[in-house]
Amino acid sequence: MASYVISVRFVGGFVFGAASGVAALKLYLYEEQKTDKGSSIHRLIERFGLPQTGAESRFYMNHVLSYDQALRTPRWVAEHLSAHRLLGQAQRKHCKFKPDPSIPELFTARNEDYLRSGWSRGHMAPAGDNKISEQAMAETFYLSNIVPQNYENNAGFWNRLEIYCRELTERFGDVWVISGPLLRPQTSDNGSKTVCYQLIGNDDVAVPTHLYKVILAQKDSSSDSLALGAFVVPNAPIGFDHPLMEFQVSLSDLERMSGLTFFPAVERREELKNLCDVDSCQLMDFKRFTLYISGRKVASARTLTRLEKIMTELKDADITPDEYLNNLYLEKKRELEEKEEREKKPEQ
DNA sequence: CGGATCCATGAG
DNA sequence: CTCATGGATCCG
Repeated sequence: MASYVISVRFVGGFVFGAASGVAALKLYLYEEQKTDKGSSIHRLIERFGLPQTGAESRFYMNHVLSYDQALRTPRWVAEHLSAHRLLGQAQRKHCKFKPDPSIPELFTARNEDYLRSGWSRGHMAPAGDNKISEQAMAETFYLSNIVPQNYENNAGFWNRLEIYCRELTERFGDVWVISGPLLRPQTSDNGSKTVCYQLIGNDDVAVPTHLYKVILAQKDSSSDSLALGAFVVPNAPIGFDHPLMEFQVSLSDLERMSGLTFFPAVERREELKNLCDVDSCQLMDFKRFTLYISGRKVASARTLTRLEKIMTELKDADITPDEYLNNLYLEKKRELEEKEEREKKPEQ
């Protein structure tokens, strides 16, 4: 039922995009056309239409994206974060990766392209930003929102960057994030540059060399002061010894790399503050991150043996649980003891 | 029997 | 949180 609403909205956007493209060309040709209404180029447009890129903006419940039909990945994915939007009970275990039904069959990526490819399916708009709605979260699992991502990067550095974006909502009323893939060139000894990237699966999904993220943050709606940070991260494992700021680039550098103009409605860009001047730009360190991950594992444990194993591994890593994790653990332990006791006596 | 799907397990 | 994988299960 909800997907019906979405598809109608999408079709509306598509029609609008195509119509505005034709309008722009007509405008461009206008001076010449004034004297020649029936010119051959005009007749060509009318009769056969112009090539379409499929790059128009696609709107989903909690994110917007532009798709690259040649690479089978998004070009950019935009989302809005705020504290209350991050609350909710939506669970990713109810979600499945699947082709985006709004992408033409010829240009879509499929799960088989990724499976056993050596690359993981990395969200651009993260599932964890959509706990407010099952439907919104489910839509982030469309492969239009996914790029082939190095596994360690996805679960590690990129994950921590996404968590940092969520933490920003504790200090900023509104946070806008745009994420996407990049195909960056390598420079050889003689100075020539070459772009090289892998294609995976029968659908030739392009594996990006890098991922970018642009973060725009506003303290509150009464102030017009904006802070922006742009980051370019290699699609490879990145350890805890690399701080986020190592990957910061200027907005114009990222725009030159990506061919995109971000936040075009923001005038007076020179007045944008550097996010890393007004905020820490510090990702979780190893200890805090491990505690956080353990908390998530404890919460999802299904058996007592699994639960104990999580805590043992934490001790073996020489990390002492904090109060939050201990309470989480004790609560889960009681829950599982009760559950396993119940299952022991199914006859009664 | 092949294929789709669900579920439990495990790793960073 | 971020994921993958293998086995059980179900179905045409």
